Amino acid sequence: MLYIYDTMKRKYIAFQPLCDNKVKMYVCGITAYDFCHVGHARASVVFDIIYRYLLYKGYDVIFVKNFTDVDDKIINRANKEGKNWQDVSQQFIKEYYTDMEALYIKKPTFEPKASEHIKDMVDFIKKLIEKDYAYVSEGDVYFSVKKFRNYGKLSHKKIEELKVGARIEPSEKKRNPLDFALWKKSKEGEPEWESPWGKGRPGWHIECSTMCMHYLGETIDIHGGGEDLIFPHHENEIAQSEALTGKTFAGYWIHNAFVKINKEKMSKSLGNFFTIRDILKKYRGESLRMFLLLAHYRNPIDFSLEGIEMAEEALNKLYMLLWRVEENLKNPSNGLKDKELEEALIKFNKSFIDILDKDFNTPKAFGEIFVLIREINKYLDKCENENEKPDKKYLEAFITIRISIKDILGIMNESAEKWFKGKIDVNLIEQRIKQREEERKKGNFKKADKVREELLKMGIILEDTKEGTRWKTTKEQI
RNA sequence: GGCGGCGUAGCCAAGUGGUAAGGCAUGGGUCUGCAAAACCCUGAUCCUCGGUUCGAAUCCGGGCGCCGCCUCCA
Repeated sequence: MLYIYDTMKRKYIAFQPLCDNKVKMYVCGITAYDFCHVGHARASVVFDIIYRYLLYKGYDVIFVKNFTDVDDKIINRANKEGKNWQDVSQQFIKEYYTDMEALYIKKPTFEPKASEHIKDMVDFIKKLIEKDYAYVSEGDVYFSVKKFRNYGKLSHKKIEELKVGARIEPSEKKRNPLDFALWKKSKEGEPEWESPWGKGRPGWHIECSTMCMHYLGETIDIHGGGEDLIFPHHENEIAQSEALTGKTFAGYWIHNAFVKINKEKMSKSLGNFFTIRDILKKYRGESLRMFLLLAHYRNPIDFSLEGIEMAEEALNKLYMLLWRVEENLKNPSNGLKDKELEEALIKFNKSFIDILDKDFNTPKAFGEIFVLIREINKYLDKCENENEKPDKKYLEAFITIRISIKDILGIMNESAEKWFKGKIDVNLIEQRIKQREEERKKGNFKKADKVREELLKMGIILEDTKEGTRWKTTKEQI
């Protein structure tokens, strides 16, 4: 049974979709005005895991993740660079896909853009005005917060206390400082669309409600995003949506914690961010993904390069075993039986799912994976020491587990060979290894060592095993 | 001011009432021609003070430190 921590109820709730095994999930995506940073990577990876896990559990998931492509920041950047806003948003949506691919993010079912749903938003706003939840003011349209009785139920804020905060910009156009714009009258040089209230463009919050309902209906199962969206974005989404339909907007609210850097939130405005692209220059996408999954999604992560390196080392350990297993499976046989390993495999299969069922506890799941890996390595050591063949049923059991890890966690996506060797000239290296082998047979260890050193300088590490010499690259090479 | 979170070995990080998973790093060992890999061993009483309890890292209360949201933000 899957338990999810719900932001609104502030506790773990057994997950039960509205309609038998169909799950409708909406996650707020990015505003396409710049390269994504590690914080965006986290949100993407977190909801990717949730999506993958729900699929693994057999749910029929419709997953919608939007692009905000009409927005002040996009317009500003476009103006600055003398482009039009579509150029900017299109470019960064493209960059986004490059990053997501590197992180092994599974494509959502739908990825709508706000600009493609303006008409739906206008209709949405019209109805809110008809229902007297919204009002027109000098070409703008605002949502009247005090008309929505449950305002604040997600973030547990009280309207009266919000006013004390005094950071809300007062506007003469608003009746109440908390009211938020559904529609903004356009200014010079801004994108604009026709509406009953004059030319303008939608406010930010309305796009998500509109697209969410368009693709998923009035009530969905899961709505998610980064912690910083709880207030006001998601609070406003609830207000608009429930004002319109009178129905519950979402059953479960899931929010991921931030990536921090030197204990501070990583963010564009603070300027303390690493883009995904920065990381990808030196590390592999899978290492960044691993780094993010080694902490629980509701706990903040302190970002550091050392952290990525640690994650990459951990990943190497997984791939080393995969390599070993793949090599052994080239000559499958009915070999040595081992009761302890058998038990470890059974135990793993049960606990892996139990752990993920408790609010997607990926770090704990990895703990369990490493325990299993040790057991298999121990078994393979034993086979080697006793000159026995490993039994293929254990090896195949691991391959099956590996597929689950790959499908659910998006880790161990490559073959071990590819992971360790990358794009290197294989022939040249294997020639040198042969030469070294001959020297070793003659007992010319000095010459043999010279080859090893030489290759090491090229970024190649040699490893002698019972089956012969194998090689991999140093991390600098990849 | 309101709401919320965090503080666990050198570093990262699970655990949320029954006596501390896992990863990385260090040191020692087994294996190896030497290595690498792998395996074994090595290490914390959980910020602090007090309370509840047979029993708390885990619950309650008081401190200290750090962070987030209340403004655009994943």
